[in-house]
Amino acid sequence: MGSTADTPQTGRGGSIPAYRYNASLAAGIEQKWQDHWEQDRTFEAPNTAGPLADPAVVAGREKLFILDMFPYPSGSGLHVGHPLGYIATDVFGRFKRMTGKNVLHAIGYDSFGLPAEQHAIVTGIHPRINTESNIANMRRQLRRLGLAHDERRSISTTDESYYRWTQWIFLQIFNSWYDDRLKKARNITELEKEFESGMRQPTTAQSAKKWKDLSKLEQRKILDDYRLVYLANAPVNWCPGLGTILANEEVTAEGRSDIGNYPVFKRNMRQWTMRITAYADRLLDDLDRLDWPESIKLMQRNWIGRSTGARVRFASAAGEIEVFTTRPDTLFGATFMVLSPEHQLVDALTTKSQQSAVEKYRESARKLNDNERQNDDRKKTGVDTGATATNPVTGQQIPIWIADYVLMGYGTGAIMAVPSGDERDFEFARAYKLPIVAIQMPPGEWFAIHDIAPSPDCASWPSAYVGEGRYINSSNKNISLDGKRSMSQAISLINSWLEKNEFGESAITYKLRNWLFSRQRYWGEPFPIVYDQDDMPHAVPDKLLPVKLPELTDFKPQALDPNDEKTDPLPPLARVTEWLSVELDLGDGKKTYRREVNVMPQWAGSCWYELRYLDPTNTEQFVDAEVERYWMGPKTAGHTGGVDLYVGGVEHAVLHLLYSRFWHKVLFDLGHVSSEEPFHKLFNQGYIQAFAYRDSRGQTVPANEVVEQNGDFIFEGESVAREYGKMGKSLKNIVTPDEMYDEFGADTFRLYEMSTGPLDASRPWNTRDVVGMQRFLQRTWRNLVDEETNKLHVSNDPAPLELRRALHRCIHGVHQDMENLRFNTAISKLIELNNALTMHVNATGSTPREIAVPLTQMLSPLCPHIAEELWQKLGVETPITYTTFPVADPKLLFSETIEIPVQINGKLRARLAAPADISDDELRALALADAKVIAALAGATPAKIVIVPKRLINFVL
RNA sequence: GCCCGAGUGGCGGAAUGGCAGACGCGACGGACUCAAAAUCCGUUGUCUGAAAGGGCGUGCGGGUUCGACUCCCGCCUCGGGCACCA
Repeated sequence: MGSTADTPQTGRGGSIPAYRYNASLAAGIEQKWQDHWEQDRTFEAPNTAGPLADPAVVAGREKLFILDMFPYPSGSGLHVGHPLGYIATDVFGRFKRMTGKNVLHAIGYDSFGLPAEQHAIVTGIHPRINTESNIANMRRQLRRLGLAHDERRSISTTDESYYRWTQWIFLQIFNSWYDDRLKKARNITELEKEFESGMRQPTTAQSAKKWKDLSKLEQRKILDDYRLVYLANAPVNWCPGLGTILANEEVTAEGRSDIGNYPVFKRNMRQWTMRITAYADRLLDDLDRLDWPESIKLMQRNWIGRSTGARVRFASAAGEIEVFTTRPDTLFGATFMVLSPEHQLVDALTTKSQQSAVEKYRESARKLNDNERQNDDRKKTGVDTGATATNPVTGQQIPIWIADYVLMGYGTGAIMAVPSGDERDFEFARAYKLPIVAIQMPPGEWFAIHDIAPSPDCASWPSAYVGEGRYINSSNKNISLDGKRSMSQAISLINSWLEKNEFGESAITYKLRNWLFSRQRYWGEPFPIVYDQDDMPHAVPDKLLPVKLPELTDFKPQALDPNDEKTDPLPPLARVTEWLSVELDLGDGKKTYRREVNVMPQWAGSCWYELRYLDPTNTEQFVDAEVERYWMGPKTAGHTGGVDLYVGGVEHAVLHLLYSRFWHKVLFDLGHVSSEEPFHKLFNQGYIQAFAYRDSRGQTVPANEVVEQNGDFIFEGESVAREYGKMGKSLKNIVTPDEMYDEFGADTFRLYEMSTGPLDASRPWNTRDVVGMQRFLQRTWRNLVDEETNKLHVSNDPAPLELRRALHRCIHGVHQDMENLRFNTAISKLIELNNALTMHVNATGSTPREIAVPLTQMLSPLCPHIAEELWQKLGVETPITYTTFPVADPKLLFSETIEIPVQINGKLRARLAAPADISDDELRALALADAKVIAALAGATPAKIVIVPKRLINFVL
């Protein structure tokens, strides 16, 4: 613990001045002001209504809601990479407070879910105990950073008072269906009324019967199939290593779990599924209305993957086979069909003679995981089913094959193969000698590139032709595309033909799958769902929420071999027999029900936490409507509303950021929020990366013990190799904020993090470099405070004009930089001003007050503790947090004399000192009279003289 | 393979059509010190030159322009995302 702010420190050997700004003095100052802020409740942001309301303060101040992606409370606490975004939002929020905004900034903890649970399993400590102590540690670390957060609004997703509302929102989703006519979610009771009145017919299998003739149970089943969250028996990502299923978004491209890197298998299970696909169009289209980085929008667009095309039905002996194609215009070239090996019609289609071959192929396809199956390098394989289907436009019988390049999870799991117009189909047709018929004549250049003579005979083609081209071989007696050249025209012609003849219709498909929402784990929100004797799910009544997570001594998931894809999972909650069954009256008398034993995935709590920050103590509603409208409501007509600035890493591009948009849109449709989107502006901060070192055996060695010698890196006398990567335990290169607080102080640490580059760029951590920012603060301190006596040496003398100009240029630049989150350049401008001030202090012995006051104010968003201390010494009444950020005087932004570069043929040859208001003629005359210019021109007459008024002159010879 | 993003001193970076390298680190020289650390002052892209000065220089090759790190075309390298999506 350092000395307190007001007691002198004893320097080593007495040589260090007692009040030099160093880590020890900083520690005292920082603690003093952190305590002060807490007692003074400096950063509490008032609401417009409810218990946190303070209308007098709200009035006249524009709101600003800034948000960080909240952390997982992991056991190892924070390393220096974590706070990058938190510091940035804090600087921005503090700056905005000084421009008169009512700033809401808080931080909570995403404490349910796999990371916390995996950690608990490793340590053997109950996740609640673990989570709580981890949160306490992180709170301590974050408090030392001096973040201007409203502590009242800090929530944890594991709080019962929080997950009670997570469960409530789940039930809102459970009680809703998506009306594709109105394009919005509505209450399920309204669907029931529409069925009863005959306004709408169920589209499920039972729909042959009239609604009123169905049994209650049958009606229930139909309704359940419409819900936005429903139980589905469908292929899921089963990860035995984690003992749970995972969402598509949680599975890596290699077919392994995002967490733990265990193998993931596809298998059928009955699981809760969220109908996020109902929102695919809105999730896609509304991206255009968001102020997000284009790269993230693109990742979401790709993930949603909307393709427009047509569904086409082919008749076969086993019934109609439906395919999806983006190129219905190529239907005349469909010379065979390919079904996924898992397609439901394969058994019915396969002829006797092909049975064993088909069975063998399906078996081998089943053994490959998705990754192996989708490996590009693999040769296409497949087997003939022996059956045929009728091409609806040509009337021809075309063979039906199965092949693993057709995926069950996309489209209909079956394709029409057009080998002349699709690379994959071409390859397959060549491999199995299936017919290839050209339906478009490729342009001449195409043949030229492939060095073959133009010919509609595909036998000579080296590959399929994909693109626009004149249609050939594309007519029957009702329709002809022949001679057409436009793909879009051909598509619309064939689509209307398909619709008229009931062979198909235009259609849209998405890559986005519905969201697998249950996990066979312990550390998550229990579902507010019970089952009756018919195994039908029922909502737990609102007054019984939360459904508390039962305390378990054995919270571990069932231990399974990571490669055991067969064993059924047994969720830990299924072992709690006394909790499992419950007696309830759900409106038809007391009955015994069985509880849902799965828990929600880790993303549930983070889908709506920003809303709870707004109204964290509300026991009646998840958020008060008026409060939500104040902080999140649309600013103008057409504005989506949402958080004003959301800062976080890019890793959540298609997980958290997609799920929370989905939940938010459901809440919007149901009238619970006024904003259409949760996060209006998104900013992705970069990562702090670090060097790591390996010895000759390839072992990582502690990075902090490696020394650099003549460009070599030495650990314990041995040369080691340097690499560069994420900060982490395995690379032994973690640096913690605590080390930085001890060595330099929080203000220095904050400045260093902000100074090393633009916020969106990743950059390496270099502890060696941190001292630069400490020196800057030390010099600033020394410019205002006597290091020996701790007394201010600030004078009321006016500052010389040039220093005053430097101040105003600095104010102007810092203002703009802060506004645009360019803290690195803001800091360098402040250093420049301080360097100019240092020269003045060295010459005169004191700092003019007119410089000291605004300099301190400008520093305060970046390094608030030292700024508070200086502010107190300066004796200004208004708290620095709520003073007005300095405003530059435009008259002082320009000097009377300016320096103008002179170029000859674009090369710099001289610099001229000129009056700031010099005219072009005067500038030309001045330049031509300059000795260097005369020498450089060497008597030549310029062919042209380019003058940028008051900026530059260029002689062209 | 497709789609994004990025390449500037020894290092982090600044400049987004107009003086390339702001600011910081490091390095070098000096002051203080018995000495060191800390601190302070100065130098620091590179080649050439005693100096003044000059040549070269923003991944590579072209182009537009009086003028290009910046705009356009083609490539290379690195990072990220998607990947048999019909």
